[in-house]
Amino acid sequence: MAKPSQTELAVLAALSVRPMTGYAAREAIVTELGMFWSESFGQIYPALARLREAGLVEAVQAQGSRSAVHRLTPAGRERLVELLREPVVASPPRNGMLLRLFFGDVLGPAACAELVLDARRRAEETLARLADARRGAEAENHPQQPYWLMTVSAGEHAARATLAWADETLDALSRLGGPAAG
Amino acid sequence: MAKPSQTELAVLAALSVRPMTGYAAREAIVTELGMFWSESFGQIYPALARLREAGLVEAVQAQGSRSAVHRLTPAGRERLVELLREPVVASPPRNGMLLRLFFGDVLGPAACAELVLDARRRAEETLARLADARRGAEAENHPQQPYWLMTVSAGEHAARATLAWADETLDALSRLGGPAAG
DNA sequence: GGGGTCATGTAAACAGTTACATGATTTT
DNA sequence: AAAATCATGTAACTGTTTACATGACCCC
Repeated sequence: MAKPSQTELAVLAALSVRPMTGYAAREAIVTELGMFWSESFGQIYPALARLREAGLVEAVQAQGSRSAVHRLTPAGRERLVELLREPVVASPPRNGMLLRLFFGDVLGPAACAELVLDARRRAEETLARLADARRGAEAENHPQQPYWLMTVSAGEHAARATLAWADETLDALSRLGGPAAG
Repeated sequence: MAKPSQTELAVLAALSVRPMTGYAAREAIVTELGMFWSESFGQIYPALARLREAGLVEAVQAQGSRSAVHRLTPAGRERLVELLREPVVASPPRNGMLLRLFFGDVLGPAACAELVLDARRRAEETLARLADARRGAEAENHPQQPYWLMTVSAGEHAARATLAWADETLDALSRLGGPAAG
């Protein structure tokens, strides 16, 4: 078999829930997996073409939609299982906020506090979006529902950790900058 | 000025602490920034060459080391400040573990528990390495020391959040898989 | 009919890793 | 003398984003 591709895994997984157009698959990835995954059109369409060629996906004319939707073939479902069993590919870390904070001495405490406040704000927004996602998932009755809630919970734990860290760090920064300014 | 580059920012920042060879810069990035940043040789050497050409870095023969080390020029330090002031570039999320868990129904609770246990193990390891880093940083007397501790704390909060989430999730998974197996 | 969204795709540019090649120095 | 580490670099490949081009369909 061809070597594992992250994008193909995500596309196969998205289509496993229900047949979709490429456009809708991207929508689903942005809205439902957006907290921990991302794909661009420039990735999705070539991936779909490859999957179609490999017989893992077929285009069918669905009753409801005007465009043809892409549906997993049995081989596609097998391939999905195979890809899900592959070891997780770790993406190299790249946290620009922490990089700036590490060298915080260069910009000073005030600029650092800005960075931390920004991170705090993003965590609040994340928490709000996750609350919506949780309500949505709890209303569902789907075999995947418990798993959806687990990923929501992962986001909530991470966001709350960011909030706690941000408060602690803003305090430390004010103690660094405050005495000099006061 | 040339458009901002993440790699050049990291290299300039690393060299701002002390002049280093490219090899040592990579070592420093892996060991000191490794929790939230990464660069490969294939990025660092071309970046150093560009920085040298732009007059932001100069190669000097240091007393201690056999090879020439790279040192920031005054223009290089200005450029570092400029790059640190640039807005943080968010890297698109790609969490293979959560992707698999989201579609956990396909592989089943036992395989999911493996994934979560793996994440838990990594968080424990991270916590141990951060404890070392904290001890090291606390022993230092450097203007950047408080900032180092803030980044260490960020890692600690995140790792502890992962532990708490993993325990909660393993519990939920056992309740999913347990009754079926028992 | 005009503007927005749905839908599919391609091309260019960019970012990044991996593997390879080379050689000096240090350690064993 | 051999092996490990330090040190620098290049080339090929892969992955990814962005911008562009195109057109159907839907609502106002």
